[in-house]
Amino acid sequence: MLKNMIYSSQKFVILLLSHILFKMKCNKCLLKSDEAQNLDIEELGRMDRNCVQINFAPNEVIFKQDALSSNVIFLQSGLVKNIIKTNYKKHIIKINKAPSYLGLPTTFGDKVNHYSAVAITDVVACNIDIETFKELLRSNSDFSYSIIVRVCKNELEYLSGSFVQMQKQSGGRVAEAILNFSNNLFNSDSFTLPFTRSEFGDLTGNSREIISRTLHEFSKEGIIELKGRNIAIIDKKRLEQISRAG
DNA sequence: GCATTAACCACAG
DNA sequence: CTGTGGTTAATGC
Repeated sequence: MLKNMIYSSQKFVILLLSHILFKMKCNKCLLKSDEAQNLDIEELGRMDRNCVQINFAPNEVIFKQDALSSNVIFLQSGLVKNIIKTNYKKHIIKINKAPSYLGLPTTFGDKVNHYSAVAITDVVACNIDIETFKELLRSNSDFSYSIIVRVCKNELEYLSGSFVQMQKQSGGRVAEAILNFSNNLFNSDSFTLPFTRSEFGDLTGNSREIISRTLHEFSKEGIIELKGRNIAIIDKKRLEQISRAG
């Protein structure tokens, strides 16, 4: 406990110093990355010198599928969707919430991106030079370890998310998605969908028609309150039941 | 066979 | 962009 306090106050001093000494423009951003807490002043400085901050408007492409992946992106604020396009269909594989790294698997796993990242809301992102990032991964094992943990957690989340979804039928998948929005994305029982019905379909593996119908059914049965893109969960128990039953 | 489910299509608002 | 209704194909009693 005490050790923790000393540790965090040290970190604070380090960040304060780095701000003054190195005039770090993005230490505010680095503060938000748990992984970057493992970097010392010199390393933070290196990161800072090889990092630019970019703003994206909704629907702007942050990186594109099939393009060469050339840098690591840290999502500082906003929501981003990862989209994979197959022959005829579009799938939204994940919604990313800040703070998080975008596309570590696709940056390190292959030369080219296996999916696109598109801004849903206004987005502020840090674009970090990949060579600098690699150097830090090699030289600082605590940092590397924290990144590995991050990537593993993401994979587990993805596996449980997608394979649980696959076994359900449409109503269950929609219910599951709504619960997911509520529990993990917005942390609230009422929220505004940041995308169209069609995209909701792309996210849950349904057609836009099914989404439209299912949402209305839920609304009619008093499970949710639906106003355009606004959803308020009324009967969470029921929703969980539908999700479980598939 | 008959029922259920969901995708695809077409046609409004 | 959404909501609806009809049609069709697949799958399971």
